[in-house]
Formats: sequence, C-alpha cells, structure tokens
Amino acid sequence: MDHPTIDQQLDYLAKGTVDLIERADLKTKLLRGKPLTVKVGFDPTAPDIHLGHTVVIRKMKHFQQHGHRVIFLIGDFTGMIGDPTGKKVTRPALSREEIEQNAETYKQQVYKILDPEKTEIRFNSEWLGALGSEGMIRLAAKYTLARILERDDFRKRFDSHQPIAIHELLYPLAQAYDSVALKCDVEMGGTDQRFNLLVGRDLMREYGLEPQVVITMPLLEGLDGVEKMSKSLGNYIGINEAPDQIFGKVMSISDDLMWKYYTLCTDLTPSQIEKLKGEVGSGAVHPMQAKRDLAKSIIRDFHDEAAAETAEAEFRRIFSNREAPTEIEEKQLPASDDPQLLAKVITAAGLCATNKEAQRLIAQGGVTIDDTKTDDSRHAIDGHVGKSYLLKVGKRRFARVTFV
RNA sequence: GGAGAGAUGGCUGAGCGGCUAAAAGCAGCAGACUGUAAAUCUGCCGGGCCUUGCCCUACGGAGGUUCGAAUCCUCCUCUCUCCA
Repeated sequence: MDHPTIDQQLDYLAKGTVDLIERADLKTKLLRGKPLTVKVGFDPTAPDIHLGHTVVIRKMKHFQQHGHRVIFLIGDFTGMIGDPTGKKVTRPALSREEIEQNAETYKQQVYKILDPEKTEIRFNSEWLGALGSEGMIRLAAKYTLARILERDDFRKRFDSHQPIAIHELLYPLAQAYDSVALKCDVEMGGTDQRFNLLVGRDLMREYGLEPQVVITMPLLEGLDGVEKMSKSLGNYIGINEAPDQIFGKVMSISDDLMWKYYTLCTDLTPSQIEKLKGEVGSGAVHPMQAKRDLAKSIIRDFHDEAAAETAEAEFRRIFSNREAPTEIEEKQLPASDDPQLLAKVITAAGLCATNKEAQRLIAQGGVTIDDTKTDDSRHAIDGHVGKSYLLKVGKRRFARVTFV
C-alpha cells in the first residue's frame, strides 16, 4: 500500500461501505491530489465508545492513511436539538464544562484508532451559534418542507398525523450547514444518517460549493450476531475493556459473523480478506485460527502487541487446555471450626451473585474445588484457619480462597 | 376538550378468582460435545434458610371484596391510540 493507484485507494476507502455517493465524485476529488476534508459528526452526550462506533472511526483512519484531513466534529449545538430519529425530542443542554469533559473522553478513546496529529476536533456551536436567528432563517430559506419530508421517519409521522416539532425539521439543515462551514469533501456516518448527509450535498450546492461525497457504514451486529451492537443490549465489546475480555468476546462470535468483523474492524484490504476467506473455505486455515488472528488484531488496536499475545496465551490455557489462569484472584474469608457450605463460600468469594445460583451451579456440575468436581449442592468444606482452596465456577470464573 | 387501550419477572409477551414463583420466545448461565466463550444437543434460570422441606418477596402504586386476587371493585400515577 505504499504507492497505491487511485483505483486501489478507492477500493480500500470503499471497503465495507453501504453507500458511496458518488464514487465518481470521490475519484475526481482524489485525482486532484490535494488532501480531502473528511467530517464525521458525534453526539456530545455519549462518549462511551464500543466496537460498533469504531466502524466509522476506522474509516476515518483509512482516509488519514492516505494523507487526508479528518475532522472529528462534536455536535454540541445540534445536540440541543437531538436527532429526531432518536425519538426523544429535546435534550437537556450540556454545560460548557460537560462538553469539554466529554470531548476529552472522546479523544482518549478515539486516538487509539485515529492519528492525533492528523485529527482536528471541532464543535459546531462555533459556527451554528454565531448564525443567530437571522442566519438560521436565511438557512431555513434554502430548503423546502417537501424535501425535508423525503426523510422517511418525517414522512411517516406526517402521514399518520403525529407531531413534528419545527426545530426537528431544522436538524438536518443544521448538520448540513456544518459541511458548508467546513467545506467538506466527504462526510460519513451510519446508514441511519444517509438522509442528513445527502441534505449536506444539496445545501452545499445552494451555497455554491462542490457537493460533498457521502459515505455510509453499516451497523455492526453485536456478539449475539443479530441485534446491532449496543451498550444497553450488553452485546458489545468496549474499547477500554481488558485484553482477555476482548479476546474471549471475539472468540464468541459465530464463524459467519467473523467476516463482517474482518471487514469493518480491521485494516486488511478487501483482497486480503477474500484470500483468507478462501483459505478457510478450502481448509488451509482453521476457522479458529482466523478468529484468533481477528481477536489479536482488535486487541492490538486498543492495547498493544504484547497484550494481544498474552490474551491469546491465556485463552489457550484456560479454554483449550482447561487450566487455571496464571493470575488468580485471592480471597480471604473468615475461618470457622464448623464446616462451611460450599455454596456460601462461592458467593462470599464473589464468584456468584446469590447462594441459590451457587447451589444450582454446583448441582449442574459447574463447580470444581482443587480439581475435584462435586454435584452435591449441600457440599461442605473444612473452614479452619489456614485452609485454602482453588475454586472454579463455570468455565471462566476462578478464585483462590483462604480461611483466615 | 372528548373517546378508548394498556402497565406482568433482564426484554418481548400469555394468563383474567385457587392447580401460578406465574405459559412461550429472546437474552443469560451450566453440562455434554468440539475447533472456541463457534455450531448443535440437554438442563437451569426471584431470594433466604438449620434444604427430602420451610419461609419471604413478586404481576405500576394505595386501599377494598373474598377462606383465597396478577386475575373482581375504588382511587392514584404513568404510557399509548383515535377524535376535535
């Protein structure tokens, strides 16, 4: 990729995209040989990033790799409106400090992927706030209700006589004005952003600017393989999670889903991915190996090479060889001359939330004490001072408990 | 302003006086198997305890009827739909 041709560059930039409007326009812009201005907007209220969010961020990185100028736009002004798709219409205005703080959190996470040197962080209150009511009306004059109603969710609400507040109609315009203010060459977002991004194209024409290229990225399915990745569904991989955690979670996605992750969560080129897919299909590469490599690649992005190696080694140790992890949590419990119910010990050690659950796990054969399995939910152990046990609950919960 | 519908366990969603700690599905957990925290199959899935059983909490909230209520009545809170 040292000296890619324009077409190779285009293929790489197009990897994983849903819409690329228009590919020809992007080519024209690239052919000029000047760095492009690429903008992506982010909500100022939710700076908690998971792998799903990284899909667009990674695409920003791809532009950076080719020397383009990437703007990480924090929508502190539009955030007051709240994108109407999110049903909840008005949002509480954030204070300046909160916004600054969220921006810091964003940076900390986003720079794991993006090159800080080549990333500009901007706030759209900068120009939208300066617009004033007169400017806002002039802006609104550039667009028509009919065009705004092309947006599907507005259309549906309008047709079914559901309320649409006037300021909601302003949201796409405000976002589009960002592109005008920044003279964007490219704007990207999730597929749900398609309409807003396209308004940007129209509005730029109105202002006599060359329309931006619009790129939308698919929503990444979560660990269950069905629902989109989201924190509330608990099917996510957080960008700040521990390497072991990320490794295990990646290994838990289905073999089929792995390819989508390869496309959207690594920097491999389309042809490299096709090649690997072929090798797995023919049996030359084991699917598990491919998934391990994927997991390592993701960990490298958020941590480093060493963390990736360690995570893999631990995974092999615990799941492939079924051994105890190298680092086991030590727990100390009060000693007693009476025998201790195993179930209670497990709960006290924090390996289970409730005694009932602990009993169930024991009965199901999910608990091991010093490599010995028991299925007696009333099993009791010696709790004299100094007694120590290695407890394994399920496949991945370990603790060494010592009575003191 | 008027007329309706609804609020059930993490979620979706049955039940409409006792057999209901509450169907079913999803999610979750465990076991078997394996190539892995894939897939598949099986089981579990409110909590406490001195655990062949006993007790407590639970169907939006507060009362009431009844031997007995998630189920009937009254009031309250909230959500949604339709009409104006």
